[in-house]
This record gives sequence, C-alpha cells and structure tokens, in this order.
Amino acid sequence: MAVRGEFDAAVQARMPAFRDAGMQEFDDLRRPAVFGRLLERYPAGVTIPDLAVGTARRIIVVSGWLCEFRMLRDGRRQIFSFLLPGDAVSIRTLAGGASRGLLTVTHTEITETPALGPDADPDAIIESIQDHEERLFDHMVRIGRLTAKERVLNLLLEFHDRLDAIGLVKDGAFRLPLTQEMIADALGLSIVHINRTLQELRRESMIMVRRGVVSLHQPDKLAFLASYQPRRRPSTPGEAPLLA
Amino acid sequence: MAVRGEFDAAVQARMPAFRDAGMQEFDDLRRPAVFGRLLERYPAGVTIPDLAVGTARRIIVVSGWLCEFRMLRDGRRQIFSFLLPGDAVSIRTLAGGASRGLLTVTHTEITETPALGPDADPDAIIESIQDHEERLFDHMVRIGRLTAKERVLNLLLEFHDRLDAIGLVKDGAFRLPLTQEMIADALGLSIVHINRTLQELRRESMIMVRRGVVSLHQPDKLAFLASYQPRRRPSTPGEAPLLA
DNA sequence: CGAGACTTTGACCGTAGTCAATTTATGTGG
DNA sequence: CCACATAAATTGACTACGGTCAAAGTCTCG
Repeated sequence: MAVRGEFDAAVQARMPAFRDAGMQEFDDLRRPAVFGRLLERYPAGVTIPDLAVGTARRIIVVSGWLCEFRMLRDGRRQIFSFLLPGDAVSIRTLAGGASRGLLTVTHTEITETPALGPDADPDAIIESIQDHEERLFDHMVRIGRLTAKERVLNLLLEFHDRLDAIGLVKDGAFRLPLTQEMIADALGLSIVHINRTLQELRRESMIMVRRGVVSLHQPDKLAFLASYQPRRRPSTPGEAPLLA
Repeated sequence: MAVRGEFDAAVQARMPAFRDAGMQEFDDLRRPAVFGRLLERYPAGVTIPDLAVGTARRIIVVSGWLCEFRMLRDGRRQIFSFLLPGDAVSIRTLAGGASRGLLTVTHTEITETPALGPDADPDAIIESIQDHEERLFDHMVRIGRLTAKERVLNLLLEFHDRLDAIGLVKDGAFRLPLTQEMIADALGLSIVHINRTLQELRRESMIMVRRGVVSLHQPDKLAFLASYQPRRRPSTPGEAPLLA
C-alpha cells in the first residue's frame, strides 16, 4: 500500500520515538488507527478546520502534502511553507484574525500529537519546530533576495532533500504535486513567469519535468547557482533511514 | 535617564511578570544589574556573538534596536526581523552553518533569560515567541506579495504599532534608526528604490520623515492601502501600559 | 465527449534594478 | 569651530526582470 510505505519512511525518519512502536493495520474507516492514534483524512484542496479562538493543536503529516498560506483581501495569496509526510505544525487561531490557513495540496492524512504527555517525544517535537522555522528563513531569503530562476531551483532543491530524507526520491526523481500557481504563490512570482522560468530551466537541462515528476541534474552545481544551503544532515549512523 | 524609561515601558508592557519586581539602579559598569540580571551592552553595528554549536540562548532586548539577518556569499543580505525593546529571541548555532545573525542597529542592551527555571514566565515567553513568529509571516507577505510602496508603508505601520505598545510613540511620531539600506535589505528591494519610494510617500504626504523621526498621516487609511493587519491588541484593561 | 482546470504562448507594459555621479549629513581631529 | 573623511541620501539615465492581458492549447475526469 503506497500510503503505508510513505508513512513508514516519513514518520520513522523524523520521529525516532516511533520506530519501535507497533504498527496496526489500516482499514478503510475515515480514521484508521495507526500507532494507536487517530488518523484524519482529507481530500486535496480543502482547508484544515481551525479550532476555537485561542486554542492550539499540533499536527503531524502522515501522508500527502499541505501548505501554509495567507490570503489578502484582494485575492493575492502568499504560501509560507509546504508540509510533507513526517512534518509537524501547530495551528492556532489568534484573536487578531486570519493568520495562516492550512490547505491540503493532495489527499492527506494527518494525526494529532499532544505537545506534552506520555506520547510526546520532546526532542523530536523541538527538532521539528526548529526545522520548520529554519525553512521559513530559507524561504524568506528566496522571495526577498533571489532571482526567479534561483527561487525555483532553490525550492526544488529543498524538496529534493526533504523528500530524499523520507525515502521519496527514486533515481534522483521525485513527484511534485504542485500546480504552477502554487509555486508562484509560494515564490512571490506570477504564474506566467513561473511557467517561463521552468521552461528555461528545462531548456538549459538543469531540471527535467515529466508528468509531475521532477529530477535535478547535477544538484551540487544547481545548489551553487541557486545559493542553496542544505540544512542539517546529521548523518549520525543510527539516524540513517531504516527503510530506504 | 532615557534608557531607564525605555526599559520600564518596554519590558513591563511585554513581561507582565516583571511588573512588580524591584528595579535596581543602573551604574556605568558594562553589565549593570537590573532585576537582578546582568545586562550586556553593545555599540551599534556589531554582531551578537554566538555560542558553541548546538547550544542556544534566549535573549531579551532591554534597549535599542537589533535585526536578524542572513548573508549570501555574493553579499546579498536578507533582514528577517527587527527586534525592539521588550522583544525576545532565541539564538542558536546550527551544525549546518550560518542560519541567522543578530546585528545591533543602535547601541543596545540585552539580558539573557532562562527558558526554564524560577525566573521564567512561561506565558510571557510563549507569547513573545508567537508574536515573533507572527511577524515573520507578516514579513513574508510583505516581500512576497506587496508592491514597494505597500511594503514600506506596511513595515512603518508595524513599527508604529510595536513602538506605540511600549510607549515610544509621541504625538504620532517615532524615531526610526534604520538606514535606507537596512530597509531595503528587509523589504527585498534596492536601496535606490527605497529612496524613491520614501520620497513618493512624502510627496503624497502619507508619511513625514525629519531627521530620523517618522510620523504617519491617517494610519487607518494607510493600513488599508498597505494591506496592513494590526496584530492582537488585547486591550485587556489590566494590560494597558503602566507608564504611558 | 465535454467541462473545467492547468499550462503555454505572444505582445506589451511597468516596476524595480543598475551604474555612476552628486549632494547632504555625521563625525572626528586639530 | 573649522577642515576633512566617511557614511548616507539623492539624482539621472538607462536596462531588464517580471507582470498583465488575452487567447490558444492540453490534460483529466466524469
């Protein structure tokens, strides 16, 4: 089952505490139990519901992609980050009004994790918060200081590394379930310009895109061109992917 | 003493737990004791030293302005946020290399706060972390989706509100100790364009700038023009500024 | 097969960048 | 208090990156 493998690789790579936990079988209920937790499933293109103002919940992505975004009155949208299997976010609703929305990009499964309590792994949670924050800074550099071509490359390189870390890169290629509009809204560019930039990158054979599958040629060279700084790759022997 | 007044307003407004703590006298040592804490003083234009890789410290700004930034190899700089009196940040050094630097914009006094322990006020710390995060998202919208004029206005409006909250706005005017280069590096624009944008805003009498002092005409109208969303203003009676 | 979403193309425009020089603070030592 | 050095702000001329508008082509999926 595809979902199952994705889940294994992703959550186990990011959440060491889960490694030895027993896995239970999926069934086709809306909220199958995994690791004794409840799964919530959402189709693509829906907003994850908030809670009452003032409350907060912490979520782990089990499978699928999501994005954090904000919408302006006039329809402009800024996407802050993309969430991949194994990532965690806390969503909370501020009194001040709309801060961030959480939108499913693909069919998605999430599970809730208590920030505290017997189930919590403080180290894993802190690490995932820091990763997320780090990526926000990376993204700010992209939209603030990189050219269009650099932005696209840099983002693709981040996806490559993050997906690689959870075993979703095969033969240097990965599935990218984003529309060009989403890429544009993330990178602060227009959809037309994203289209032309992608074409140019293909023409210069820096990247290959076929039916939503992307592969990067000579990632090291591209990383240099796009000022891409790979994030911590602890390469601790014990941390190597289990199911790669 | 100017610094003293600034400190009172800023820290007391943000750190309710400090309100009734006794204040000790400043002296002219490098690290005068305030609230039984040590103060570190830095001149303008210096980088706050990091610690060893892997460690972290949490800092409160007592007086002065700082900024968080990252530098690219080729000299491009992105400023992520500005820190004002009463703000807190945690700085840590990642194994991966340069993530953020912390640079003093003016003469600055900071004090360290334990994240945990008898001195810590968890609520105040969590609130300041959330404020900071919220501002990062606001800033991402600025550089990703606003025009130059909107970016400048929006940032000035944020400064207005934040400085107002700590009693540093007098008669609608506040001191802005930033060079146009810093504004440019924060907003993802060139210094020349910032200059021209400021001139245009002055010409349209939306803002007034004289010797580093800024005042905004009709903030509400400007907020609308610049898609500025004021952040939580709890306006809880007990939370009103004490020394305003 | 048709509807709608997504991608691609062309023509044109305009915001913002670059380069280089000048003017105006800001400061510092004499 | 002035002279000079330096940083910061300003200006002009020109460029180019990226946006907008509108139409046509593709792909998906029921």
